Amino acid sequence: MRTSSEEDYLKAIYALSYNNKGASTNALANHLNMKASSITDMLKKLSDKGWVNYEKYKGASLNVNGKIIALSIVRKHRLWETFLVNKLNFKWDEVHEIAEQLEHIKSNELVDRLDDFLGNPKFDPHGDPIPNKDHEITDARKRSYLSEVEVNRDVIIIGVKDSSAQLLQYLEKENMILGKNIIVLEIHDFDKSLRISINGKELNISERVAQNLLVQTN
Amino acid sequence: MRTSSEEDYLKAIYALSYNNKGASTNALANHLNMKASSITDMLKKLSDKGWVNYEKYKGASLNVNGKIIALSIVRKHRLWETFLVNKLNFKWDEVHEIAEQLEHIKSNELVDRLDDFLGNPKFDPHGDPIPNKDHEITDARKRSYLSEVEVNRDVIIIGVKDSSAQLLQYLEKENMILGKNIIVLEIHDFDKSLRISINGKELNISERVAQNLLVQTN
DNA sequence: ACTTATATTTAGGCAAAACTAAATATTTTT
DNA sequence: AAAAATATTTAGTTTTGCCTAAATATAAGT
Repeated sequence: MRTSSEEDYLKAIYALSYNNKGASTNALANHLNMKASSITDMLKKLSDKGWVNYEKYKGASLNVNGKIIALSIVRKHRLWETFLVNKLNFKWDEVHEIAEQLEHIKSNELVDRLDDFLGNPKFDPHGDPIPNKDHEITDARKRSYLSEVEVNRDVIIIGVKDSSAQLLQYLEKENMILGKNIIVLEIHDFDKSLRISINGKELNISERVAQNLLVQTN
Repeated sequence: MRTSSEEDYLKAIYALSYNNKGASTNALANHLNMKASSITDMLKKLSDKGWVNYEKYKGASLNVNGKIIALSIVRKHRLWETFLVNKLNFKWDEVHEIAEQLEHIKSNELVDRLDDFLGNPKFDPHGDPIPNKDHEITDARKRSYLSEVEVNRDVIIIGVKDSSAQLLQYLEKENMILGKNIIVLEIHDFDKSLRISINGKELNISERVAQNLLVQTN
């Protein structure tokens, strides 16, 4: 058995682990809004429980068991977000906090039935892939950030990188919502801002926004 | 703010309070599977927080604020049970434990949207009334236990008193499910067991079962 | 390489929510 | 009404998960 707190740590290590590298104590402390000493304590515990590889002063990484748990939490989080948006009509900037609570509900049966109820979605409302029952992420879509797309490409909005309320509200206001088509008309050299076509209108957006907008390119 | 644990206590006091009487320390300990000393500790705390009237050696009762909280937990519990049964196709004997977890999720918006999504149900799958947004229980149905129904009455199953898995599985096996019609054919004097008609067949059930079967009589 | 800066760990502490064991109240029985 | 039984409270512990402050290790700058 495991606590919600332990699950939060495993998820955080997963989130901070790029290309087989683990997560440092400080990075985790920052991510979880805790003090570094608390992280050290918990990493020892998670290591004892057999979920995490931890060596003093060298940060932590998930082992096979830890990764399975992390992926099952991510799966639950993204399924619940999908439920909240698709069934209860929440907006995508409103669901994160609630999903943070729901992801800790314990019942495999519940998760699998929810998955079926939602039609076994492959992506959540932010465009992030949902791991399947076997903890596999199959991200078939060609994804990139809008800032990396060349002129004249036609893409579809599938998510955001930074899911802050500010950004999501900005996108909402401009009606840049999930599934919308975007054509990149021009990239301004001096500030890398973009002129795009969306909803039949032309619009200028900053590089910053483009860097956070996840699009499907195929 | 309040903890899940505090909510459990408030709900327990609510459940054990009949006709304006409060709940005793031991009754609460029994109900919550805890030691009496733990109850005493928490009752002091809940009293300090202004939710409970507590006097040494005299048990505890909910005050207005405490009752509102308890009813909002009950509301959440019953709405989630309804969701699990009506939308995710769980059976009624499978949902209690999951709902115990879900009832602690914090978001008024979520509860109200869930309520709407379910079509603002007035009763949960066990036949218990669901408090509305304003913490009011409007139990319009004439309800009684099957053991109290006279011969020849035609009633509808709307719930159970004891929602133990054993009972629910027995009912399931006999196909005595929610919404089914029952006619009381005979009440045997010697043991108060009943001969009833259900599903076009005749069946004998014990007084014990009849005492736990909630029916609508009008 | 040495000093400074930063990162991490250790040690000790605190609050929540449970526990056990002992003390005290209340209730019931005789 | 006293004794016995039961209920409740008090006092002191434990575990979890966080904290602060101090110590130590690693990394960076000159």
